[in-house]
Amino acid sequence: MQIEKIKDDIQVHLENFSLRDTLDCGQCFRFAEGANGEFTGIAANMPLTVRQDGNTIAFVNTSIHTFERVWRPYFDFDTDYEAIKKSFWKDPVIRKACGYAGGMRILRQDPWEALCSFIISQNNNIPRIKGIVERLCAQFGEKVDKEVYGFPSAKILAGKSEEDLRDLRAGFRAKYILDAARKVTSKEVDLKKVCNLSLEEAREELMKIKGVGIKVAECALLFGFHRLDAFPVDVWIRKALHFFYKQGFPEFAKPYGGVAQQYIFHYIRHCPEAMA
DNA sequence: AGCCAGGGTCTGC
DNA sequence: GCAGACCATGGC
Repeated sequence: MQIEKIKDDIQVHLENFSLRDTLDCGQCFRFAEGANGEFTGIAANMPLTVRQDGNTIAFVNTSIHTFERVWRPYFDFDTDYEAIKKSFWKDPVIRKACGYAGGMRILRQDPWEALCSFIISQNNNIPRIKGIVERLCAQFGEKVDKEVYGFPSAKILAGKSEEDLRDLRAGFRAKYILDAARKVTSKEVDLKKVCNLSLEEAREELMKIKGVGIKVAECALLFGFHRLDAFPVDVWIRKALHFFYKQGFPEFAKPYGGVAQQYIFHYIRHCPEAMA
């Protein structure tokens, strides 16, 4: 990876990276693609406009300091995805998915934001998840720029009532958001400790929260704690497992199963005919 | 119009 | 442990 400062932007030169596949694959909900192909969004209370042209990714109006502190880790630029993909090579299905979505990276999102976002995701579709998250931020998040709001802290939300969340139109998920906010704030569920637990223990810990089952827990662990062995199984992945892996998902792919899962998810959602 | 969505809980076996 | 009803809302 090569980094240079050009006027007010940071330009990164990097092969085998896809900005669109990374930001628009159902792992995060706060970036949107503009008319000219650039993406605008916010993470870690920092607004960002970013675009890709070939192997060049431009972080608009961004300092070196902010890039190094926020975006370099967020986009996981220091993880060797080529090595991860190589570990999948024996499997024809994942290899195919790599060919389609191999430019994707697993973002290092804030643990609380990921947990809360995937609580909202349950039995829901991605456009509506984005809408609810956006209203949540606009109503309770810190204003960081014009019309741009950070993700509200667990502490802020812990003091709210279901009535307060009514305008979100989150439905039955509102009480789950509050339960999560309260247990995280009280450290009944300590997100700092989750980092040190085994995958199984971490899952159990997160599942103390009402509205967090296996799938939501695995999503939080993969996207919020960067546990690349976490393996969320939603309806799409369930179909894929049934169609492609009747004798089970290959052992050798499990250490980075979450990455494989995300490639497959993206692939079959855009090419459902692959499972015809 | 009706099915479905990056599911989970609760109840009854 | 496992199946089935139920949950709010709205995208398509």
